[in-house]
Amino acid sequence: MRYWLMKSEPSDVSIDDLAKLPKQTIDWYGVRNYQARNFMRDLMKVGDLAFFYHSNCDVPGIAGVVKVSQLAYPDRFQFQKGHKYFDPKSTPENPRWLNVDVTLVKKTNLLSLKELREFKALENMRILQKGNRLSITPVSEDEWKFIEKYLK
DNA sequence: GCCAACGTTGGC
DNA sequence: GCCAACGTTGGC
Repeated sequence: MRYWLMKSEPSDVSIDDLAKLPKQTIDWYGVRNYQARNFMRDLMKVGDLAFFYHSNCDVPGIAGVVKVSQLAYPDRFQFQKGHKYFDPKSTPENPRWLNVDVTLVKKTNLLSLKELREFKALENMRILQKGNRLSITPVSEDEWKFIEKYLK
């Protein structure tokens, strides 16, 4: 199994929003980057764990843990004309965008980006590299275990 | 709201 | 296939 970090803007879907959903499960819609899509399509398996990361907000950081609960399938918004995530070049026969489902494992204390940057052990973490914008990134087992110690 | 760092698009 | 122009991301 693999470990991941998945970014979500809390103004769109926060960890609390996820916790309120019926099965505490959501389709990870809206990914429109090929690298991130390929991670979902090619590498994510049911049972993989991911940090749920709040981005583009007052205090960005890790807000919880989720697990992959459904393999990648076509993103529901790519065919909806007028929708923010509509893609005219995608067809049902050959869908361009996919998403997995994730289910809440636990909400945690917020481990901020600022705090993450202070750990020497995490200096090579993908999310902390300059210019990183990818919304889904792999997390190494070492990084995962290190960070978990600081999540309550 | 600014803007650096990327990713994508499209003319050539 | 190059690369300028444009659009997006996301911390600050």
